[in-house]
Amino acid sequence: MFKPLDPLLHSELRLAVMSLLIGAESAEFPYIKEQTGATAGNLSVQLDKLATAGYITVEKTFKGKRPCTLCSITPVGLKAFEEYVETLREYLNPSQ
Amino acid sequence: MFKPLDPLLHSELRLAVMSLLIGAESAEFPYIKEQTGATAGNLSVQLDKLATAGYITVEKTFKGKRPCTLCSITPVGLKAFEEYVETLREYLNPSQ
DNA sequence: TTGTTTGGTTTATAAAATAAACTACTTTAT
DNA sequence: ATAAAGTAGTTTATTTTATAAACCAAACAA
Repeated sequence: MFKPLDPLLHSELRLAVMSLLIGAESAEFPYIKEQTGATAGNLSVQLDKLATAGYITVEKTFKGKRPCTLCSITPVGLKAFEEYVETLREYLNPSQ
Repeated sequence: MFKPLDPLLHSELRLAVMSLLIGAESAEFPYIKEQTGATAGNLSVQLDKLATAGYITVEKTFKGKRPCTLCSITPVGLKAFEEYVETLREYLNPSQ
């Protein structure tokens, strides 16, 4: 009856990150940190998990002399997100 | 930007339980167990958490000679569920 | 040149989910 | 009558996950 929810996405912070990245071409670490209100440590860990799963790419570049971590969603990540939303709907609309 | 998700509801099993209970007047432990595919131990723990929060009531009765644990959603639980769904929508529809 | 800020990572701790083991009682088979 | 098997759970232990604290390196500001 209840299909399992992708555990990688069923996490408040990771879901927020994915949500942000869907709306944007890419986003920098400090921006994601600010928008989600996460601590840097937590964000770093969760970005790693998303990247390891292939849901996002994490590109380490420089912005002038400063390091800059740029994140983008991948097609795989987008698909996973859409499937997660679809699955979740079964939980949220008990009528169907 | 992202409102926090009620941690009590942002759990696959507890959400499934709430989803079931919304669609029904009440439900017995074994039925919930079967529908969710949870182990009895896990279900017992999660029902306790929902009951402690006042989201459900757990009534211990008998069905003939056998014990029977009957669960129902409370108005508080229903409200919490609706708020959870509303909050979650912000994560799921990145456009808004 | 010595704080201070930025941009993170690593590691330790707390919380949550899950499973395994156990209790209590009932029904069925012998 | 009694042993075996099933039902209905609870308790406890283990694993996983989330989170925060501590740390590091480079750059900038005084």
